[in-house]
Amino acid sequence: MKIATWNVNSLRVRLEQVLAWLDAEGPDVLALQETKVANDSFPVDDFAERGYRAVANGQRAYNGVALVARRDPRDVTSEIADFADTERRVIAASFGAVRVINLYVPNGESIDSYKYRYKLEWLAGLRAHLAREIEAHEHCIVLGDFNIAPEDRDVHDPAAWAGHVLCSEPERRALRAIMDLGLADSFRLFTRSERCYSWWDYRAGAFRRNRGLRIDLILATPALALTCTACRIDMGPRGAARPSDHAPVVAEFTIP
DNA sequence: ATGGCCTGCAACGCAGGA
Repeated sequence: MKIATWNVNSLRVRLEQVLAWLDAEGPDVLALQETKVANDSFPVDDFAERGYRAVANGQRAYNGVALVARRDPRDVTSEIADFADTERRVIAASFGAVRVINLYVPNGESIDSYKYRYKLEWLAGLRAHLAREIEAHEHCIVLGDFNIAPEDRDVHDPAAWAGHVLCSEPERRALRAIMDLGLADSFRLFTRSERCYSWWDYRAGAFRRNRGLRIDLILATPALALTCTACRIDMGPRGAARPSDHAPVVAEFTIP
């Protein structure tokens, strides 16, 4: 199974890029975030023409997630159990033996914002939910835009970002608590090199200068992590005309 | 050295992202 995550920052604007990328890469599953499109406007036909089904949890203007896959999704859910979230940030489905949970974690804005408190509450609710999902499914992939750089080596300038939203210690603790459920960061199973990022600000020539953060992650339960053969960040689309500010991240597993 | 953008909505300026 080849699975990818990509925050597209508006599926409407990025549709042709996403379709071209699907044609070129042919993943089995593509998890999208920030689709910013209502479910009844989701371009299912464009994906169907390429042999992909799509399930979406979206709304106009903000947020929105979707799963695009070659196989029929089973047991589709869009909720964090026991946590009221109306912001369209989660969609999960099963493909064969693999449970896929696609997340768009709240940004948080800044550490003194009410949105930051909400981010931490959301992550605590998510952790309890994921504990049950992992209990129920041996093969779980939790992926998406986490809006947290796990460690300083995932940050182009750790000193400048220290304590700021996306890098603050409470956020990192919340992420570690989730990973301590037994989830491995696929990218770090392979890549020891520094200066690997998945998001670059649109401003200040950040991509050209590789001033980025690695905040888009593909996490896997132990049984799945054992079958992971690769994880890479595809910088191609970020360098295209009118890009998303995020790059796709792709992982491959030998499980079918 | 510094700061430099993009999207959507609805209106010509915000809110929000990260």
